[in-house]
Amino acid sequence: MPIPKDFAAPARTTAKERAFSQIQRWIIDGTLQPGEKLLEAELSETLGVSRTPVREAFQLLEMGGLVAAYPGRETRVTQIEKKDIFKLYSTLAALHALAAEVAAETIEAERIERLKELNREFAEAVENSEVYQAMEADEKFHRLIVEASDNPYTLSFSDSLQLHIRRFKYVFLQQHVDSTQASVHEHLRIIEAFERRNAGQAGEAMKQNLIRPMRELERLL
Amino acid sequence: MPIPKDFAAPARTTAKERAFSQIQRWIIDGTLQPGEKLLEAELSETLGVSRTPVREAFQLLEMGGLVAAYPGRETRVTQIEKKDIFKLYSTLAALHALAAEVAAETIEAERIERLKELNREFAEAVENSEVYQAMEADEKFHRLIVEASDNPYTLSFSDSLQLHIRRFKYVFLQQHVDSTQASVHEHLRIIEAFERRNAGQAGEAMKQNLIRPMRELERLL
DNA sequence: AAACATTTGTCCGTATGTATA
DNA sequence: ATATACATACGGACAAATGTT
Repeated sequence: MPIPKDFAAPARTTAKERAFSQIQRWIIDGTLQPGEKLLEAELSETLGVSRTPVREAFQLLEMGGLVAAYPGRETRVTQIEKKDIFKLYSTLAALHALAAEVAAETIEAERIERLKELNREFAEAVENSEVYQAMEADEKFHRLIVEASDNPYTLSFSDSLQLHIRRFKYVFLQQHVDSTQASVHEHLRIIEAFERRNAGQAGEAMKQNLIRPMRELERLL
Repeated sequence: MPIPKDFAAPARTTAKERAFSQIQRWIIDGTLQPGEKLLEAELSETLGVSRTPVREAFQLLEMGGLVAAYPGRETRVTQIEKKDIFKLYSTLAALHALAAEVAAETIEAERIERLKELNREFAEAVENSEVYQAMEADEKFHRLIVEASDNPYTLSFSDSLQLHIRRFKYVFLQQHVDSTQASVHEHLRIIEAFERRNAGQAGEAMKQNLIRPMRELERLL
C-alpha cells in the first residue's frame, strides 16, 4: 500500500511544542499546582531540552491564561477559584449556542450520524460510571458541533475554555465530572434540532446542556 | 508632586513585547500584507533587537491567529477574506450579548455615566465624519461593557476579535468604518437597558448593534 | 541527485534586573 | 542600605532542516 504522502500536517514536532504540551498537561492534571512557581532551569532539565523551548512554552501558556508571567521576575501557574465556574461556563455556553445555531443550518447527515455515535458512547460511559470516558465523549460531541459551525475563532476559544474547565474539574473534584443521564437527553434534543434544521431549538438545547452542569458544579463547591 | 510609585503595573516592558506590539500593528494596518512571509533576521534588524524576541513575538502572534507558522519552514501573515466578516462578528456578538446581560445586573452608576460620555464622543465623531475617532470611541464603549461583566475570558477573546476586525477594516476598506447615527441610538438603548437592569433588552440591543454593521460591511464587499 | 545558500531550531553564555540576607 | 545570590532577558553561535541551483 502506497504511503499517502504525509498528507494534512507534515509539520514536524519541535522541542517547544513538546515542552508546551507537557507543561500544559501538568498544569491541567494538577501536577503543577495553582500558584506554583515555574523555573526555566528546572523544567528544562526535567524535559531534557534547553531553556529556550521552555521559555517559549511559558509564553504560549501565558497567552492561554494557564500561567502568569511577571517579566524579569517569575512565572507562576494561575490560580483558579469557584467564581470561575460561572465565567467559564457562561462564555462557553454563549459560544456553543452560536455554534449550534449556525451548524443547524448546514450540518450534513454524516456528521449527525457521528454525533449519534458519540452520544451513544457517552451514554454508555455514564451508565458504567466511567467518568473520564464520559468527559471525553462529551467534549468530542461538543467539539464536533463547533467544527460543523465552521468558525475558527469559536473553535479556538472553545478549546481554550475547555482546557480551563478540565483543569477545574481535576483540581477541585479529582476528575469527578457531571456526566448525567440528563445530559444524554439534552444531546438528543440537539441532534433532533439539527435534523429539523431548527436553529433556535439547537441553540437553546445547547445552552441548557451547559448551564445545568454549571449549576451542579457550583452546588458541589 | 510626589511620583505615585509606579502603581498597578510596574511590569517593565521587554524587547519581546515591543517586537510583538510593533509587528502586530504592522499586520493590522496592512504594512505587513496578508500572505507576506516574515523573516526573523530582517525584522530583528529593523527593530534593533536580536532574533530571540522576534521569534517569541511570532509565536504569540501565531496564537492570536495573525500569523501562521510552518515549523522549520516559514512564518506568514494569515490571509483574510469576506467570509470572515460573519465569523468574526457573529462570535463577537455572542460574547458581547453575554457581557451586556451580565453587566446589566451589576453595573454601577459611575460606569453608566462613562458610557454616556463615550457615546457622546462617538456621536460627535460620527457627526464630523472622523471615522478613526468614531471607531475608537465605539470600541471603548463596547470594551467598557465587557469589563463591567467581569469576565477575563470574554475580555481576552473580545480583544482578539476586535484586532482581527480592525485588520479587516484596514485591509479592505482603508479604514472606512460603519459608524452611523443608528449605532448611536443602539448605544442609547443599551444604556437604557442598564439603567432599568433589563438583561434581556441589553443583550438584544447589543446583538443588534453588531449584526447591523456586519450586514453593511458584507454589502460593501 | 548533490552540493549550496538560506532560514529556522536549539543551546548556552552573559548582562541586567530582582529578591533576600 | 549594601551586598549577595539567583533567575530571567537577550544575544550570538552552531546545528539541522529546507528548497534551490
